[in-house]
Amino acid sequence: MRPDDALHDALVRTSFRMMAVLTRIGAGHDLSLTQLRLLGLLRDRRPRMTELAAFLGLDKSTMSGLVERAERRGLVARGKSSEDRRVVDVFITPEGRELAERVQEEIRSALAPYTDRLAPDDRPALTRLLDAVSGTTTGNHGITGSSDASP
Amino acid sequence: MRPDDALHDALVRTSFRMMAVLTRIGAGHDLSLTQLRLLGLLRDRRPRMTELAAFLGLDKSTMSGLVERAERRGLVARGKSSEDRRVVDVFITPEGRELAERVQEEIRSALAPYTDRLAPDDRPALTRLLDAVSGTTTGNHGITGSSDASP
DNA sequence: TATTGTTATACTCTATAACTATA
DNA sequence: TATAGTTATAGAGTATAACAATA
Repeated sequence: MRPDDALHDALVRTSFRMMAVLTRIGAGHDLSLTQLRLLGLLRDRRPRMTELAAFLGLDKSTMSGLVERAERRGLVARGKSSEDRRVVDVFITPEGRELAERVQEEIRSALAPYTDRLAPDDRPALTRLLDAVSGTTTGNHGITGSSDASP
Repeated sequence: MRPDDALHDALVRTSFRMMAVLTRIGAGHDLSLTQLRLLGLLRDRRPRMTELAAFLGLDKSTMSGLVERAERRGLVARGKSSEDRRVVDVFITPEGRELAERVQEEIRSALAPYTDRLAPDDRPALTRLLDAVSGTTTGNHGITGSSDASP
């Protein structure tokens, strides 16, 4: 056992707990974790397919299917670039944005019972420590919008 | 914006980061996140199918497939209960245990770069806060073994 | 030639419904 | 009747390989 093993285990355990919450809430709107992140990502960006795939750590062919299914539901749409005619960019629709905001609210509410276990003084402390671990420097793009960039 | 929104966002962002690490390491051994958790769970238990499904928050039919594929790889095995002949219990094989331990080590190593960003004094503090949030009371069963039980 | 994106294919993960065997 | 587990089916998510269009 190395000295930080307990910390690593706590991080993994907490993360699985968080994913269970997100999975449950997403399922309530027929959204997988990946679709949840896709919507979060698009709230403040209009990336091309290749950029999206890189953000999410997925193959471009996987992105085609993901965007296809989201587009079929009217949550996102595809646009053709003006300059490079090979490029397709993706943006969120008003319906998609509405859903993304509703889901973000639900997630925050669902997490409250967990964070309520902390003493009020501990909450900003935990925020600071988590930001140190997972990095605010990469940029925070909403509750489901963080990228996978490595440290 | 409620006061704890920043904390909730940090929890979600960090969790996605952790899942990306686990997904990458699992993929290196042809293990999905779910198979990773299954192996972790079985390190110190020999549950029946229904218990496993409850632990993982999955349908029993999903468990059948999951265990089937893990069994085909020689990582787990099924046993028939002595008392109730309907019951099937699942246990990890020596090969499965070896793999689970190797993966756990890899995960801890992969997380070190993240936790190394913290001042040494902050590390036990973060452990304590995460334990408060996600609960040690439910029991910790290894790095991929925590259950989905709600607060 | 290289890049962007889609399509074809195959496999895992997942749930629902129907089924078998046991209680 | 009720419970434990499997199977059949269907759909989403994923990657690899082959492809078309554009650069």
